Amino acid sequence: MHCEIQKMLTHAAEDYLKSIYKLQEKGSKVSTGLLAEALNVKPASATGMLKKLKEMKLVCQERYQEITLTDAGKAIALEIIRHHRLLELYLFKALGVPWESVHDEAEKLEHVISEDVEERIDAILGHPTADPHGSPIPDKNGVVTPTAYTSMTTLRKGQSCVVAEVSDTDSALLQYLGELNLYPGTGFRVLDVAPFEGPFTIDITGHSVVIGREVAKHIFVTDVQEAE
Amino acid sequence: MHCEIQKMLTHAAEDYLKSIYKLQEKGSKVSTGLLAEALNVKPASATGMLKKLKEMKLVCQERYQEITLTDAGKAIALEIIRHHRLLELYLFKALGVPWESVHDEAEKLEHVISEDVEERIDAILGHPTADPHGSPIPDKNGVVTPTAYTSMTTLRKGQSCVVAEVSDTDSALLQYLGELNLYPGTGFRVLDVAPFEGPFTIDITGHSVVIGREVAKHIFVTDVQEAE
DNA sequence: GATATAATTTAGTCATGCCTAAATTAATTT
DNA sequence: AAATTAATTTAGGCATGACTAAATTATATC
Repeated sequence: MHCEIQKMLTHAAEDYLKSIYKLQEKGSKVSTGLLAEALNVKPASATGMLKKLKEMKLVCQERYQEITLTDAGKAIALEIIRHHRLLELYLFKALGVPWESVHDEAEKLEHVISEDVEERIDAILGHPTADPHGSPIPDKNGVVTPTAYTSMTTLRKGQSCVVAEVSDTDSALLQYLGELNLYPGTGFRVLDVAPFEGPFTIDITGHSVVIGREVAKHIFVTDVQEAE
Repeated sequence: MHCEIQKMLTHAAEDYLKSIYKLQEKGSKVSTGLLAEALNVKPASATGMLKKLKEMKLVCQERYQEITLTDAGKAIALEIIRHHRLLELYLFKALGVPWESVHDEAEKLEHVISEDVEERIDAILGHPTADPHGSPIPDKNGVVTPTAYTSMTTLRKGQSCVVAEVSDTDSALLQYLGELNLYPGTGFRVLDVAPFEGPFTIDITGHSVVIGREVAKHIFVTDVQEAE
């Protein structure tokens, strides 16, 4: 799928497409400035790359207006994201790389892995649908099945739930969550919510832990059940 | 080991160091032209990169004279080669990538893999000493233990031996050797050598196969035994 | 509606790493 | 020793992808 096009794309171009997709997915109106910030690049540099991506018909943007992906651009973005998330899971499960490191490792590998190796990894992992942080893995045809979840910050005293996804941007945070065993799939119960936007006290497999609101914002949960 | 230096090296620079090492290992007097040919680059381009590598004290070369690696340059070359060969073996054994493809895949991955992932791969493979083609894998300290072998072309009628190494440059040849089961470790016996530099007829696990001289040049054997 | 502020784009620079063409140096012939 | 040939280096160019500074356009405020 679009291999002919993708083969000639530079790593930088792939990163731009991926970033546009992820910002779009997050619900943001993608602007040059926002994209530049996400890529740690100055806006002027983003303008330059966007010009090329527009010429390649991978991106649409009216002057000074919102940035969107064409179907071809979206297909490539999804392919890169698929590479990334499969690699993250593979590094985590097959090589035992700590989950706070898998993102950075996958970031380098995703541009370099062949479709053949990707398919082998996919098969070995049993065609998984989520990466170690709970983000959905697009299938070979670029179809994403998003998981339904709620922010942990919406939980109330007594409710129990299962971790669905955690944000994967801050590796120190991930390390912390890993120490608390707050991996996707782990269940916990809210013992208390302190007043005035205060921290959560939760019970994870018998241990009582206090989680600040800033951390809770990065945790998304599913299967929310009222206290029995 | 030299991570500080290597981290700032470009992929191209790493490839140059690796190529110089491999040519040197092969016994060639490394010249600009030879190096350029090995890297599929014009001699003038090699001159430019060599200038930079000399400034970085990774390479020594008097004007118009032979090219050699400094200790620092050699250490980096060996590290890249270690990455490459460990990756080849991992791709072959863990992911089932056909052996004629592992070289090209590893070529892309070797510049991108972290030391941490490398060590995990090394451990999972049980600290192996040779890649799928039989080339020795340098250890973490850059120590290479070369395997002693003879060219298959030196064999005579009646001798038996074990494949030690095959050249990994031609993927079509590798595919052919794979079909014949001529992997390192496989034993065979010479049934006949045709006169006038003719082909070899050999017995591999009960099958009789004819191998041309051009192919035999790329096969290296060990444990040569006379007929009993 | 004029103006201040924010966002975006243009223009010009720089570093890589390749290229070709021309100049230089080394090695071989005669 | 002179001339030819081969190898190497210099010089100048091109594409990529980043940057800064200045110009432009859009938006918000008065």
